[in-house]
Amino acid sequence: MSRIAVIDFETTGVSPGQGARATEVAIVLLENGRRVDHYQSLMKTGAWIPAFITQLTGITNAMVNAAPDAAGVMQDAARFVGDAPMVAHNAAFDSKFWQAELALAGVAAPHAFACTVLLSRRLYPEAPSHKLGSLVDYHGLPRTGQAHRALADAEMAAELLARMQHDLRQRWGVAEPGHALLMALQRCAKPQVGKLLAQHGNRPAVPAAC
DNA sequence: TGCCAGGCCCTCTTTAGGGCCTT
Repeated sequence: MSRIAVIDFETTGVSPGQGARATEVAIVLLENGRRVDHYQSLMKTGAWIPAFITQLTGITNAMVNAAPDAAGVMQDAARFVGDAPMVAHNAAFDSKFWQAELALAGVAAPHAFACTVLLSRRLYPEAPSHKLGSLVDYHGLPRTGQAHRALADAEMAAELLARMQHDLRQRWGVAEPGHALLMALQRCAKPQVGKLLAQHGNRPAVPAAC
């Protein structure tokens, strides 16, 4: 059984090291590429949400002030994820907030993150943009909910991940495009992507990335 | 005083600079 947790945070800024806090978290759980469950919650941290963030996300100070405390939300989120490996769009961003918010909640965060931005750059170098919304449009994937809200963005990232796994099977013959392969692929130097996929698949054809 | 992310990746590069991507 291949389980992957796709996560997205909305936050008050770009860096927890500069005092930014999460305002909302959403996680979509995939099993063998199929969505089986999800978790979503706003969270109260006491941090002020700048006006431009409210304009971007629609999340207001009143909304988070009425939400559950962040520590409890993060403890629930960690229980929901369990030991599943994780994926995010620009994982460098979400993994920092995952670690920072879990640390404040007193929960360990040992999860490995794969990144759909890095994977997309390797699998679809011809894409005009690697922004989440642009990739969703590029692949003709469904848009659900309000963009820049955590659940809608996590659902789009999950759709994108499922599309990547489908393409790895169909185009390159990779039987098990699981999290371990995704981690290897995102770390692979671009000129070596074709060789890596040929090693894991049954089709020697050079992928678009090479 | 004023400013404040940071890792990845491309190129007019590698003794560097700047765009992308996330909020």
